[in-house]
Amino acid sequence: MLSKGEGQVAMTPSGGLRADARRNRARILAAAGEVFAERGASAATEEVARRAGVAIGTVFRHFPTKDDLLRALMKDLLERLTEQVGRLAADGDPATALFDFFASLVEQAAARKSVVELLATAGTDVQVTAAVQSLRDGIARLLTRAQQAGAVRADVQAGEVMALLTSTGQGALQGGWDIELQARALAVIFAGLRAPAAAVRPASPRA
Amino acid sequence: MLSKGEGQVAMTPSGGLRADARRNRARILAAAGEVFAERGASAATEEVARRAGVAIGTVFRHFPTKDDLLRALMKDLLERLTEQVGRLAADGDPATALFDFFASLVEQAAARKSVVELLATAGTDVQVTAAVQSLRDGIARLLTRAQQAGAVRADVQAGEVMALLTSTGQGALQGGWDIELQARALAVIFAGLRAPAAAVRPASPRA
Amino acid sequence: MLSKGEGQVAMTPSGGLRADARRNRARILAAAGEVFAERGASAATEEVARRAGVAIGTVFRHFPTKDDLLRALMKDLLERLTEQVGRLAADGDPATALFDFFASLVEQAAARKSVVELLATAGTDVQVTAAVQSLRDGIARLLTRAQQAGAVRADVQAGEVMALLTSTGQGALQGGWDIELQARALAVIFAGLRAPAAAVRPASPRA
Amino acid sequence: MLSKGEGQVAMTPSGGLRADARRNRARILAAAGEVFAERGASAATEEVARRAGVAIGTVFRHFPTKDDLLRALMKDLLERLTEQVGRLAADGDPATALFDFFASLVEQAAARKSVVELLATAGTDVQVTAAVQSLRDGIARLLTRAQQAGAVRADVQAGEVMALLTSTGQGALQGGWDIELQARALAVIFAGLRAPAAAVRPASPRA
DNA sequence: GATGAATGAGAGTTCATTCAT
DNA sequence: AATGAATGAACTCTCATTCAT
Repeated sequence: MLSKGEGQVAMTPSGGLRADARRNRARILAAAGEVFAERGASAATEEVARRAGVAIGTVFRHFPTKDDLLRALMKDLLERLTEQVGRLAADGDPATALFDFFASLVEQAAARKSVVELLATAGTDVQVTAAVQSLRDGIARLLTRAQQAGAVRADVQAGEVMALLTSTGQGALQGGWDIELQARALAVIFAGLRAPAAAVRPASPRA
Repeated sequence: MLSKGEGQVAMTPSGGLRADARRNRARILAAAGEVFAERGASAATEEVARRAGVAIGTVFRHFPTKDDLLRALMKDLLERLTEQVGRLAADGDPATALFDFFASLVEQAAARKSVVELLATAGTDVQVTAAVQSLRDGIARLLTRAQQAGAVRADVQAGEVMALLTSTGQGALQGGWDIELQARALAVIFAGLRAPAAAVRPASPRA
Repeated sequence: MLSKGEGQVAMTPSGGLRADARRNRARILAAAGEVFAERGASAATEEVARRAGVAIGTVFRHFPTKDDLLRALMKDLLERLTEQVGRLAADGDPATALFDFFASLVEQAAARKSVVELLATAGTDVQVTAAVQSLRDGIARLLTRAQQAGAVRADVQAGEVMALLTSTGQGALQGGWDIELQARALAVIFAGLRAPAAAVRPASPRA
Repeated sequence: MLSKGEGQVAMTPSGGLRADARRNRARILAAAGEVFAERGASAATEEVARRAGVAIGTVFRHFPTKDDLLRALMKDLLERLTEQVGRLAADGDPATALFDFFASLVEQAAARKSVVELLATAGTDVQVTAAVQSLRDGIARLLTRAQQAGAVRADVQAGEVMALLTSTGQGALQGGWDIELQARALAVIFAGLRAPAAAVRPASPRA
């Protein structure tokens, strides 16, 4: 899944397209979102076409490869998340914005099946990498503000926040966490972000 | 992957089998471990056969379904982990055993590709469910002891420990965490387990 | 390729067309010539459109079927060849004109990929059949004159000249004959045309 | 068609295969011969499977790629031709063997559709190249003997004999030559091989 | 019991052709 | 008339599973 960087996106995602083409592109992305959410990334492209109400050829005209479709979906998702992060950085309470975002992502993941399955495969494609970077930047900003507000301890870095974010999302998704489990797991992580640096040994290679 | 509960394992895993049959079963499991670790659960069963040095028919005689093979692999893994937990509960330092185990799992996950991909899909099959339960029990024991030693705060439950365990493992795996990132992410979680209960709102449904 | 006779050419090739339409028709034919020459008759029609600088719909408006396009191309080619034959019949040296034409065709074939691939599929379409007939007539004239000049022996007929012409062209094309091989192969055929009728058995059905 | 050299033939064509596998392989090759003969190389592989009375998967197990099937077919054909040449070189009349073989090939080509379509695409694959070389060697031997018998003039080389052979075969095939046309065309070529070297200009680049 | 060839449903992808804009 | 998006049949290839040897 999500191999190489070939296949280039052949068209401006929302640029000079005919009205119907743009409509179809959106429909396909929406359908793909649903389908891959329900059935995982291995769902058939034909199902996406059916759900979008177009013929299979149309899907392939817009996304020459299944990979391209997956990539576009991921880019879309990342952009939406980045936007959300941006809003929180502007309006949100510095002390809670990071936690709110974290919680919201886990919640989404528990509902949709591929959100994080996709997030986890970043680094494949230029456009996607850029989108991931944007998200990471936004999160870094949330983090800094939370640290300035004293809500997160100073030595936490954006890297581990991202890492915990994606893995918790992934876990919520595949484990089918109920809302209470979500809350409890997040409580641990939030406490960990907030607590004064505990002197914990890193992974001890034996055990 | 790992669907339904059909296909029940058809033979006593180690019961009345001819010597060569038992040897083949072990070989296949080992090969499957490697192959699925390298290529993920979508790897071809034929590759497993090749790696095990048997014909494809032999694989299917032992595991009537690919799902059965995957389940058996999972059961195997869970048993090994449970054993490890048992040893830690007996010999380990109450204050650190839980952390050690957590760290060790994340580490394994970063190396092998399906360990947690499998763990995350628990709940499918009677035998597997039982194995999961054993592991959960072991972890609960580690947890209790850590709490008694004052290393983990009192209101943490085994559920979220398991949840964080699998999701962090999964994340380490798919995200390709380097050793430093592993350490930093674990530090957050460990701090969270140890810290006095922070007053954190659970997932706020909007955001 | 070049099936049936359906799809009849729907428009007067150069009749009452708007200026831009006529220009497009010419462009498309030129592009088709290049594309099919490079990639063979199985090249995609869309590539022809791209090369011609028009949209795919325009190609199909001018040539309702890919076959029609191929046929039109063939007719064009045959007309050009017929013209060439006509010039040779008027101005050329009776003793060498036939050989010159033969050589020139083989040469062209070695360079362009579909010239003879097309020639060889004659007989499909009224208009094309007519064009083939014209060419055959021209060649017959060259032949007669060569025979009168004593350069070709008397019992050779136009049929086998055409046949050798197309097959040698085809061969030169697909075999990638270099210029020396072309010369040697032609030398054999030319000698055969010129030689006094050898008493050769026709194809003996066994071997 | 017939691209690259990948796809390697994965199994000894007639070596250590199970009886049924060997039988199927032969059946598939035979069916492929017929199908491609009738419909050309662009015929569907599924039709080959149907004609051979096996499932499509079986075809792909024996020939992992359509190209592999085509290549195998070609190798087969070349081997049969080489054998025929060998027999003629041993038993045949030196003065007529070359002509007989030439005639026999043209005749076969007129009947089967892909014989020469394939021959013409030689040079693609190691195994095939070797087979072509064998055929060329056999023909060279026929040629030498014919020259020694005084039936072919001395300066003719094997290269142009092969070239004329394939192109005439191709032509007979695609042109649908009737038996009389075959005889007449061959008569020209045979006379050309036999005649004292005529002083013919090679292809004159204008005309 | 082991072997490995056969099966056949399905997946991704291409492309001639149609038709709304 | 031109455009170019949509269509959908067809094609090659994969792989879990069955079954004759």
